[in-house]
Amino acid sequence: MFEILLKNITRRIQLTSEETALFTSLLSVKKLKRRQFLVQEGEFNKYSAFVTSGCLRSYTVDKNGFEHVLQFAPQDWWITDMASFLHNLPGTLFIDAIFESEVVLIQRSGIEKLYQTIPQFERYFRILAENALVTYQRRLMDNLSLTARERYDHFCTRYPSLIETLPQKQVAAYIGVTPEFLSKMLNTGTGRKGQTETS
Amino acid sequence: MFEILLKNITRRIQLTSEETALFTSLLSVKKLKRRQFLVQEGEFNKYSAFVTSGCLRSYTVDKNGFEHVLQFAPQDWWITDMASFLHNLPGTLFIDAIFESEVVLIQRSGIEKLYQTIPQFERYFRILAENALVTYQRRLMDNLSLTARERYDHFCTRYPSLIETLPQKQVAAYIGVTPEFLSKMLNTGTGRKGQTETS
DNA sequence: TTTTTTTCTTAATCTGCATTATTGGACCAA
DNA sequence: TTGGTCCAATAATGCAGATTAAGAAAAAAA
Repeated sequence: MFEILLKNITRRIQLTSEETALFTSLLSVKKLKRRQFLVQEGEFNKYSAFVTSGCLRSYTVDKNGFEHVLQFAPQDWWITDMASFLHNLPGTLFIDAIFESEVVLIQRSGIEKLYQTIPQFERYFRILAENALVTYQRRLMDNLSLTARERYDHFCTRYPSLIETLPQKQVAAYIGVTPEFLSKMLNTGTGRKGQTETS
Repeated sequence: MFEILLKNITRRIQLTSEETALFTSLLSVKKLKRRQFLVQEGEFNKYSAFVTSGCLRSYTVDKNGFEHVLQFAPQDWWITDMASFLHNLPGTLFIDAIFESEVVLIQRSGIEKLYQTIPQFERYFRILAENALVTYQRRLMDNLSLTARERYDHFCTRYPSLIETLPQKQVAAYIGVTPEFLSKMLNTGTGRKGQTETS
């Protein structure tokens, strides 16, 4: 049932079978259709979600109605509105499924129980947070110092499988350009188009 | 000697006096003059630094020679090149002192020793990483969705004391505009200038 | 299949911010 | 005092990417 998640966890920490049982007792499963929301802006984000199939995204909508993607979460990734989840605040993000997806959910209270009974989980989530932190730092610096094309190329390098499955529009909302400009960029300039002709 | 740091830590976890003694035995102190580097790009960043006075910054220099600030670290903040520190890679950041400063240093090996002997430190650094993560997420979304003026106003709101002590140039390199444009922006438009005339 | 919705493309026009350059002031060391 | 270094202010010119507006193509839904 929870193999993918357990495999992800045991890459960082070891659990006994009792610990595994306690852990899985805190989980639930949810299926999401394309476009279905996990949470919306303003709601309290009570769950952290681990994606077992499909792909989710978190994003904001600015005052002009444009979407800006904070994170894509394909299989084997966690996604949540961290600020809301950690500090019990109204959320600022929308999280929805880009394709039909399945996620494993855990509540804040479940995680706190884990910290108390299986301290190893402090380590697991510390490592996840540190890695995510480094990723966001790099992305921020990329946004400050690179051109749109360079940011696109970095995205292709770092997420080669996403570039093939996601609508271009979503990639544009992640790297911080309009869909129109991304399209033009790919069909004009001296382009590495990242095409994968099944030659 | 290490009061500021210990006070910071005991806001999140409790330590016995033996634990405190072990912890402080892993620390060292370093004074930095204005402009003095803690580490430079390409070096292995062996230390994490906690600022006890003054102010440090981490930044990159792009291919055109422009600086982009990742973080300011005034008193009571940690600063390091996380990617290098965590994964033993050559660093990508410069870290230097903006003013004369004093920092407390701890090595990667020291932190690992802490994790083994005082598991509470897993929690302390998990909490730090989570908070930093949320901060970078918000800043990234600000960069994607706000104008330069809005980013400046946010900076003033979030770091009111920094805005008064830092050279304008450093703020520009943080919010992602040129010093020239920031200057023009503050001396033209319908400006909230955040001035603090000691009225 | 047909219909509907979503996504991609193209192109003309516009603009926020960069670039480049120059000036003057504040601070500091010799 | 002089000279050096850093920083802020101003302004003219340029460009990467936004905006607006269609229409075409592809994918979902019916």
